[in-house]
Amino acid sequence: MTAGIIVETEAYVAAIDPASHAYRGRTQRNRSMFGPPGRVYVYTIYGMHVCMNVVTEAEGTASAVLLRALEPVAGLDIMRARRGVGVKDRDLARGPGRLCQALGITLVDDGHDLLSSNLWIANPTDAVEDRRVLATPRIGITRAADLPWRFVLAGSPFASGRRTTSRTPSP
DNA sequence: AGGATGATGAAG
DNA sequence: TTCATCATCCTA
Repeated sequence: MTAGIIVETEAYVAAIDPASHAYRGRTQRNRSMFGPPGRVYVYTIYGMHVCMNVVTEAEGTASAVLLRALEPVAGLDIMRARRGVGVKDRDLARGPGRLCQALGITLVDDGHDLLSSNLWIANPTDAVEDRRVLATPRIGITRAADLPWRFVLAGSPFASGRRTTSRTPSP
């Protein structure tokens, strides 16, 4: 069993978001995003990695949250077996592709229900104060690159991208 | 039927 | 910074 604390996510809202895979409508790949909420949307990226999303809106409305990084909590030995011996704790699930590899997520998991499968998201044991969550632009996209829809636990060494410690004051 | 493009990662 | 690597989607 593997587990971790989600420390970095990105939101994709098809209706108003050109960066969403579902912006141009339903396709074979993105069909999970149009399904009921609480399921996962898993897809292949760059021909070699997979990324995992949580579907968030009602059936028919495509919207999802990409899980980008975890702070590993349990099963680190299993994660390392999947990711490679010698991989540092910090690198086990830092990045969406690595996260899936560490958890053993594959395309087979696409569409799985988080409420009735062996893959789920637990209630937080400790609430995170809003002030500790930073909103930044999303990573690796070209369209709608300015929207601050990446959410990261401030200062977490387990988050990908540039290390952020504080809110950037708006100009 | 074919070409361009990625919600990345690893190595140098 | 470069490149590996290919499913998916768009255009024709």
